[in-house]
Amino acid sequence: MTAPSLKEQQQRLRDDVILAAVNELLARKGYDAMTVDEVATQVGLTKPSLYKHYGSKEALAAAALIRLLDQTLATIAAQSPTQPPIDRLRSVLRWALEQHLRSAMPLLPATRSALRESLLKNSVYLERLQAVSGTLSNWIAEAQADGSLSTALPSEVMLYTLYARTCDPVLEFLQAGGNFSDAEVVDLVLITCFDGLRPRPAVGR
Amino acid sequence: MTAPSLKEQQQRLRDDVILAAVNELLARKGYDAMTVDEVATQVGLTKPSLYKHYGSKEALAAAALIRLLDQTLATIAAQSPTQPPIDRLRSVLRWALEQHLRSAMPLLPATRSALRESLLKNSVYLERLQAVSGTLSNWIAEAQADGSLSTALPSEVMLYTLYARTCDPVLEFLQAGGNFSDAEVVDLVLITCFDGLRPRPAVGR
DNA sequence: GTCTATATTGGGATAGAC
DNA sequence: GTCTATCCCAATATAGAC
Repeated sequence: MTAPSLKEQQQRLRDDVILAAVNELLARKGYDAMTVDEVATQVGLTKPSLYKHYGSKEALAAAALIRLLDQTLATIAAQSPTQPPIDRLRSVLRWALEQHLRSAMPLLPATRSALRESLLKNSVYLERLQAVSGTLSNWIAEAQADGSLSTALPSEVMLYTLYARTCDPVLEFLQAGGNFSDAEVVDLVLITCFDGLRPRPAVGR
Repeated sequence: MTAPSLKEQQQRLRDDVILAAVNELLARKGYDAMTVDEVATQVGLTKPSLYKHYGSKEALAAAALIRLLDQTLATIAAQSPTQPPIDRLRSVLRWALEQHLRSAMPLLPATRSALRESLLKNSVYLERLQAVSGTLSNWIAEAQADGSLSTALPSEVMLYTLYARTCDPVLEFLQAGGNFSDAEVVDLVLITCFDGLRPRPAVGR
């Protein structure tokens, strides 16, 4: 294992810039409306150059989504194991919501789309997704065991709910409304997610 | 006001079949992936015939969304005023979730899209949307006043949260998972919306 | 008011020069 | 490894016959 060469570092940097642009366009416009020309222009390349590196538009999107899953795994790994599991879950969701507000969280593909089909055949994507889901599921089980998450809801429902909140349109609605700062928007959505809309009795006991 | 003629009734029926098909395709594939040819084929017409009735793909989608808002208004009107406001809100959301599971609830247009721009210029659409939002906002205020909804969250957040739940991908996730019936899926999402993921003390007092 | 046939364009993908 | 130029198809939209 020698140190990465300059060329390798340059390639990694270039790929990161490309995939960040793809991520942003996926978040802002969705897969169908995003064009490869836009991506190329945004990173200062031309379309054929992109196609040399990524064989297709689908491959480009898949690479961007895998990068996002890797960032998610890094955020997960950064959580202190001494923290209560509910706080770890909240921190990761908070990070995801912040990404969303920065237009860095692509919306999930629609029920039936060519992209979804190709992702389901992408073993790298599936493996990373499984890694995220596995850890979060463990944390959910821990939080249910220590009483900080409801045991009335199946953990499957909780996991999917956390995923769904990361692409919650409420974030855009509140941001567009202009009555709240980004930080307030994140806090409000976290509250709706964990506490719901019904009132809760005062904390303590 | 004479009774509607046969021809008028036929036209209304035809329009309803067309817009129901549009609605389903919007829900399943989204606006960009939906083609006018698909719509025409599904209702047994050809593309030019559709274009005679609706001048453009955008107009077709707008008509379908207005129809959905009208159905929503009908559902709202069907709620008994003697019911507590929280129950009225829950009933309307339940109806919307059922529509979603039947592929009759189009996903909201992405942040920036041609469809969104045209909808914001469509006065009929905006008027209907305002009618729905106005009534729901009143109910939210009533529910906050009678203590059945939290006063910690701005009512704006509650309204947007209800809208967002109608296109919540959790529904598809749970339906695809196969562990729950459609009715159970609806109930679970209603619980996550109103009660959140954290445990609640036993009811009563 | 529905059809067949066609115009037109946007955008994914590629050939081939440098 | 990046470019210019091009292919090609899918899909919106329309012309015009019946």
